[in-house]
Formats: sequence, structure tokens, C-alpha cells
Amino acid sequence: MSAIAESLQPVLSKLEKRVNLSDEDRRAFLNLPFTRKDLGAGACLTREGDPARTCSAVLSGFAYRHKTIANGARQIISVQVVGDLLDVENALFGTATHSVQMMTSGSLAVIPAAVLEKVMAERPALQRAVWLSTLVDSSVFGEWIANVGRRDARARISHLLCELAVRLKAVGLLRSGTYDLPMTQEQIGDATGLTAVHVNRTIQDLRRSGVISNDKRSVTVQNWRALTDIGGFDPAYLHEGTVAALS
Amino acid sequence: MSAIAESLQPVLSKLEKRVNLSDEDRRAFLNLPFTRKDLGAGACLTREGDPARTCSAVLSGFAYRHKTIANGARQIISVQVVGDLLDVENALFGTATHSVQMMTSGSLAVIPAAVLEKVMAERPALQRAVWLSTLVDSSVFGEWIANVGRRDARARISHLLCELAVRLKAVGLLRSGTYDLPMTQEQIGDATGLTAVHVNRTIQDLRRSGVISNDKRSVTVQNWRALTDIGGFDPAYLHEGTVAALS
DNA sequence: CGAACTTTTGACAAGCATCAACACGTGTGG
DNA sequence: CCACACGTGTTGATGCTTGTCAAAAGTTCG
Repeated sequence: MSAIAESLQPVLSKLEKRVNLSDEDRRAFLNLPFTRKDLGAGACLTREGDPARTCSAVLSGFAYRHKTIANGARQIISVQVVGDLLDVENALFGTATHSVQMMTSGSLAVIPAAVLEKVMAERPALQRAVWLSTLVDSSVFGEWIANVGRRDARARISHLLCELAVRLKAVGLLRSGTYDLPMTQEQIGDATGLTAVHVNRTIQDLRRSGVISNDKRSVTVQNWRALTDIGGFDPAYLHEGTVAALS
Repeated sequence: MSAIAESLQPVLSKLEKRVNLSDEDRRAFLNLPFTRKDLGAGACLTREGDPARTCSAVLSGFAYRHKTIANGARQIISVQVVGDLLDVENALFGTATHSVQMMTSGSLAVIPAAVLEKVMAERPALQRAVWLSTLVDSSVFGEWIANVGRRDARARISHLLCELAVRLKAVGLLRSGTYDLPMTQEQIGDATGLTAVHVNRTIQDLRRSGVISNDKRSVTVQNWRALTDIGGFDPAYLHEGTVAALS
């Protein structure tokens, strides 16, 4: 059911940054049968606790993963951008331990877990590539634990903004320090372990300090050095290879 | 350089809970050449930022991974027990994004990354098994983000105690609700994003409520139901298959 | 037996949450 | 096309959870 216009190429490109693949591996990956799903903002792809037998890749738009806490609070555990694989954990174990939801409207490539597993079993190099991509995910999780656990509000938000800047730059979605940030302040709070009100005040503070500016749905980094200093941001954990300074 | 008395069997057993392996896969894993390293409590195995070309497995004792924040604070991102693979991310990427340190004295099996990678490339099923184990790790990270981000002190600590109870039970280190907990209150604080002082007060509170009791280096769960309620603990994220009630 | 670490306690401060209200923009249905 | 509901951003007042600082008591180990 591969779409005509769209392909898994952006996902493959990302994988190939870290692993050398043969032409056959490439072909095998690009030939993975997938269903394209166009979703509106807020659409829920997977719900925590439900069975999950598919894995997806983001073709356009933003998605995020989150968990619901007993008291009703919500924690966003990752933000996924174009080219990111999504939900590999859920798919391989068969049960979702977190929900997956669209942050903006966009489209996903949905791949049945069985198909993915078959190809992975046949092509060790491909399996390694996807494995590494999940390890990067894991590394980002580790950084988020530290972010939420040991940084104050200014630092948490700055760190999140830095991470998104670098990741979006890697997929060409950053232009002269500006990028789309389709997160509401409530979502930023859910990602950083803060309340929307406090996020609001902290962002105002960052604006007043001249570190960033932002309108409705985008952010401009006015002073990258200051932002990374405040956030204690070191991009090593993203394992993107050589990450140059923000241009 | 395989030790005579000890082997990677506990690690393999853990892997085999989730994946079917052939005899050849088993043999290949058990024949992985490793160096046994006996370390004292507090010994540092890997330091954040250093090159890392080995991966380890815990043969005895407790280890932990942690990150250092710009302001000097520390965040523990995982606690590793017998049979856990350690540092796979560091090894595969070649640079450590977190430190690894012994929590108690104990011994590790240290495997060169190159060897591991070779065997993984040759044996897709084994690669898949190790991959899944890193995905479980990742799932635990996700839960920790939520723990630190959205739960209060009582819940955070209770959740940590629940997780350790379940994981230690899985490797036979829990006896009638009691298990070794070789963490200082400062380390518990570093794992939960709290200060040692507040950890102290919160644990006293849990003791007074009759939920747990603890002496120097061990914890006894007096009321499992209450502890899981307070912590909002659901073991699904550990992907241990059927996890029965605490016995 | 003393040094170093860990647990415990108290007083106080601060960061962030909570609650409540209002402003603003957007889309929708009457 | 306007009215209105709704989501989001903003502001203020207030309070609680947790952090900070400091010191004493208990513990471990050479």
C-alpha cells in the first residue's frame, strides 16, 4: 500500500547517518509495505495499555508520546519530528506502555510489526540501524530524566528548546534560528514537568532576557549561546555526529 | 578470558524470557569472551564524555548510571541489578553520554564492543534479544521521566521501591517482601529528583504509615497494595511478562 | 578510637502550584 | 455574517511542597 508521492526515504536517510547499509538493505527498507495515515491535530494513534501491533514513522507534522499518571496528570516523554520512527517499543512488545498522539496535523507511515520483524530478522544490518535509532531515543529519554529531575524551570524549557532546534535543524526545518514549535504552553509544561502557568511566566522571562522570541507557533533563538548556557545543553546525547553551531 | 566459576548465564536467562533462541545462539552468547572485573563500592566504570568501547553485564552487586548537570547536581537515570546489560548505548556509539558506577561492591563481565557487534551481526536472533533488552531499558526510562516529572515525593519514592521489588524478585533477590537496597538516601534523592533531606522525611513518613520498614541496607514492603497505590505503580512497563503479586 | 560518611532534626526560604479571572483569536453554527 | 463557545495566553494573589543551611546523633571502617 505504499503511497506514490511519499516514501520512507527521510526515515532511511536518518538511519544511514549512523550505519552503512547495502543497496539491498536500502531497497528492503524502502519496500516495507506501509499504510499512509493522514491525521488531524490531536488525533490519538495508540492509547496506553492497548494492544499495539504496528510501528510508525513520521512523514510530516509533529507527534508525541505521553503517559498518564494515577492522579490524572500527564507527562509527555518525547516529541517526534519528520523522519522519526515511533512506537517501536510498543510494536515489538505488543502492548503500549504510553500513548501516541499527533501534535499537529500530519501523516504517518504505519508498518505492521510482523512485517518489520520479518525484515529485521532477514537483514541484520537493517536491524542494527533501527536498533541504534531506538538507542538514540533511549539516550534522549535519559537526558529528559535529568532535565525534569535536576533542572529548574528556566533550564528545563531552554533545554527543550535547544533539543528541538538541533533536531529540527538535522531535518532541515530550522531557518536562521527560527523553527515551528506547535506546542501549547500546557504541552510544554507536560514535557517539562511544570504547569502551564509557570511555563508562561518562564517563557516571558526568557523573552525579556532577549534569549528567544516567539509568536503563535514558532520560536526564534535570539542568542544560542545564552540558551544553551541556561539549559546546560550539550548535544552529544543526540548522537547526531558532528553538530555544528546553530546557523 | 571467560571466568571459570562465573558465566553470562544469568544475562542469557533474562534475554530468553522474551525471545526464543536456538542452541547455537545460546552457545554464541555464552562463549562471548569477557573480562571479569571485581569492583569496590563507588568504583567508576565509565565517565560521561569519555570514549567507551566496552559493554558490561552485572554478575553480582548493584550498579547505576547517572548524569551530571551543569550546576553540579547529579541525576541517577537507572539502577542495574544482577543479569542486567549495561552501557550498550555507550558501547555502540563509542562515547559515553552518562557515567556508570558501582553502587555496591560486585563484579561485572566486560565485553569489548567490537566482539559484541560481530556476534550480533552474525546472529540476528541474538541481536534482537539484546535489542529488546535495551528497549525495556528505554521503557523504564520513560517511566522515570513520568515519575520525576509528575509525581510528588511520596509517590516517586514508592514507585522506585516498587520497581526494585519487582525487578529483584525476577532475579530471585526478594524474600517475603524484603530486599537489599544498597542506596543511600542521597542516591535515592538523585534517582527521584529530590534532596537527601526530603527523602529522609518522606521515607520516615512511609514507615510511620506502615507501608514499608527498613533498616540499614534493606527494605521490607509491609503493604504492597498501599505502596503500589501511593506510587501509582503498574509493572507493565517492565515487560516482564506475567508479573504475579508480590509474595 | 577517630575520621568520614550517613541519617536525622529544626528553622527558614524559595520555587512552583493552585485558583481565579480576563484577554485574545479562531472557528462554527445559527 | 454575526454571536458565541472554546482553546490558549496572560496576570494576580496566595499557599504548599520541596530546597537550603546548619548541626547533632548514629554508623562504618581502617
